[in-house]
Amino acid sequence: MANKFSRSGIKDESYSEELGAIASAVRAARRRHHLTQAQLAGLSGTGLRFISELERGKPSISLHKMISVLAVLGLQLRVVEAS
Amino acid sequence: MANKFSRSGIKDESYSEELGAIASAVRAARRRHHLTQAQLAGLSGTGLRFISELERGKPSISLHKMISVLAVLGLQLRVVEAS
DNA sequence: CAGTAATTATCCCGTTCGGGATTAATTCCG
DNA sequence: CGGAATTAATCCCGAACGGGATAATTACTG
Repeated sequence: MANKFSRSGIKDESYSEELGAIASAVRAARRRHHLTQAQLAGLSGTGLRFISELERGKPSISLHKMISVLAVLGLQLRVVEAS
Repeated sequence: MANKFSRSGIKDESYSEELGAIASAVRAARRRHHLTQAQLAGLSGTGLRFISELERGKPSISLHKMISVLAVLGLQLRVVEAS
C-alpha cells in the first residue's frame, strides 16, 4: 500500500496483510461511492482522523467504529478459515 | 448469543450482528481446539480479560489484537459485500 | 502552472482499552 | 451432588484511541 501522502512519518508496512486488505477495501469502496474522507466520516458517525487512519491501516482501531464505516459503504466483516 | 456466565451485568444484545458472529466464531473455534480462554490468551499474546470480552462481543476491542487471536485459531478477517 | 480540494500529521485532552490480579458466578464431570 | 475448572465482573492504572482543529503536503484540474 503506497503511502503517497506521507510527509515524514514512519509507517510500518509489515504489520498484517489483513489490516492492509481492509484498509485498501475501505478506500476503494469510498472512491467507488465518490465520497471524500470527510463525507464518509460524517455518514458513519466518526471523524476525519478515524477515516484517515483506518485507510492507512492503523492497527489499533476500534472494531465497532470500523463496522459502522463498512456499513455505510455496503460492506461487512466476515470471519473465514485462513487460507 | 446466550450469556451463560452472566452475573448481574447488563449486556446489550442489539449492537451488531457482525460483532456477535465474530464473537461466536472465536468461541466455537477455541472449543474446537480444546483451549481455555487463558490458554488462548497466552498463545495470542493477549490477556484473559481481552479474550473474555472478545467472546462476549465487546464492541470497542482493538482490531489488531483480534486479528492475532484469529490467527492462533486458524481464522482470518475478510471484508465482503453486505448481503 | 496556479489555485483549490483532498489527505496526512500533529496537537490537546477527555475517554476508554486492556494487562493482571482478585473475587464471584457458572460449568463441568466423576 | 460436590469440588475443581472455567468464565465473567471488577479494580487500578498506564497506554492509547479518536474528535476536532490546525498546518503541511499532495492530488487534481482548468
